[in-house]
Amino acid sequence: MADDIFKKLIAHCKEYGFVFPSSEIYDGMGAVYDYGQLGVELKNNIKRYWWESMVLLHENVVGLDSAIFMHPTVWKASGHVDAFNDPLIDNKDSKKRYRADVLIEDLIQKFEGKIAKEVTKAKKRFGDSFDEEQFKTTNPRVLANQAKIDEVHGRFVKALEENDLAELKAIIEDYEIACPISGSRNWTDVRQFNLMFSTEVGSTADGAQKIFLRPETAQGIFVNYLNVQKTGRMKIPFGIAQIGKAFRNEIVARQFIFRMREFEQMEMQFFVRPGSEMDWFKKWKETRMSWHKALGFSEDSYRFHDHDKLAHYANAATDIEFKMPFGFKEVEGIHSRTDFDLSQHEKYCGKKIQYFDPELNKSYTPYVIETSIGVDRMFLTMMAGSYCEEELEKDSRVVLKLPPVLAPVKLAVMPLVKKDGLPDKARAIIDNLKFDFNCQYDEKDSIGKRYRRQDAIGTPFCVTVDHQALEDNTVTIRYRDTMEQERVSIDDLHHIISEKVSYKSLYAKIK
RNA sequence: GCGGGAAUAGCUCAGUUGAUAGAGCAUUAGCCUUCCAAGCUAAGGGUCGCGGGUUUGAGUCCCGUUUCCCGCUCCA
Repeated sequence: MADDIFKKLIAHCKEYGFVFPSSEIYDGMGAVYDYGQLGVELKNNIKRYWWESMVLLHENVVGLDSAIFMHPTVWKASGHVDAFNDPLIDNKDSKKRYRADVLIEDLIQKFEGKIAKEVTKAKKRFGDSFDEEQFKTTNPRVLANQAKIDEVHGRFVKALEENDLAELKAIIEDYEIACPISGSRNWTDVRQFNLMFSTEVGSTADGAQKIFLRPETAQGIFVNYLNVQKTGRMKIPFGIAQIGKAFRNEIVARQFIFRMREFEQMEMQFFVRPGSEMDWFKKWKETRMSWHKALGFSEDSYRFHDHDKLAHYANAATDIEFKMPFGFKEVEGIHSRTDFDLSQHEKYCGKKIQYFDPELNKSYTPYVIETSIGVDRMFLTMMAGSYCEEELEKDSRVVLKLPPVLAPVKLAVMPLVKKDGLPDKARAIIDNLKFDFNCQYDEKDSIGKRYRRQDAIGTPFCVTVDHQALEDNTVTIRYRDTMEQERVSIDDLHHIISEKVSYKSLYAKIK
């Protein structure tokens, strides 16, 4: 049932120009999507809501737009190079996945264990007169095992250096390494699992530099910490906010735009005094949750999910989850990252990255609270939370009950009939409002059909121009969710609409 | 990555034992002039995901491949 709704949502996104599969005319690209004419409006509105609520609302939060390309050492310092660069292999019978390098290291250990056993045995036999070095260089069993170790090790190191995955598999096959669970040697090919996409800068002739596409925007903030703090005369506590693309080469990317290999993040790193991080963690948890709830979806659409298993950099972490058609899913993460990142960069770049706190009269490495939200996931929650199929008395409708602030089109203006000067009147209304609101004009088909079309794309207001408008300058305004209509003066339209689509009224609800 | 299913017009789908590719909705133009879709007329739009094979002939049968969906796996 839920799957059904999700499928319909995906179809709806495509049919009305919210989200298209990437490169569709060439059969598409797995897990890559493009935002269409309405999708880009919704996405921009989401970003604006976030940006303003961070940067305008907090005088101690400033923005940043750092480059996607960064110095390769950044990713060594952050831990991404070591943590996510593994050759993986699957056993086809047990369906278990292993790191090929670990399997081979285990094999070497096995041989070393055999040698150690021989040595222990010999020690017992020869007692004090035992010469370990001499034994190791002459005993045929030890030598045989040592030869195997040398051979495996030599091939292993070379394969790793040359990134030769076929050779890794060959080692596993040659030495008949079996799956500990199934006991079988029925292996898949070895595949490199690189979390990070890489590319090259410079011509290959004079040795190009291998660089990565950033897997998170956070590091752009950390490497600019000193720049912003000094030039902006920022005093702790303060935050740096950034919106930007990030890239992760996920093995399995699925569930529409929920997990993509290219995605957009809205991250804010908040620098605090060591020891105060838990208070700030709590504070931002509340603030971020109220940001979500201000949009008006039901209370039970959201929940926190605290992490038991923490990442290498964190000492506290929680997710804000939204009730999707396929269950509660993470939309935003709030992490207490300690001083891990700044300390690491200090270590790798050799420059002091600290803050002199005049109140304490001492320097320290600030602690960091991070709030990180996926724009695409936020987009999906808005679509999933808004999509409704309603049964009416005589028929049914599909309506996107998007928060009016975020709706791609704010109002549609339509002449009741396309003659008697009504179209001109409608056009004049649009000309007056188009600089403040995204408007659509529609005169095609019956008025009811036009309302349905606007419902399907989430337009909160429809203004209908009838003959009375020509006499007394009034029109009807029809509300998407209730389908109720009011007759109002054309002069009041701007006021009525701006009140309901204002970001400001939402900001007032954020703690 | 493994296993299963699917792919025909913008959308939802039909297409018989293999023989000139269809419907509804949508779109465009016109008629009608109407406050909650589906009135009338006409038009445009598909080398049936892609590549091979079998066949006189393939949307249909076979093989491969790509993409999507479901489950498992993975997810700092």
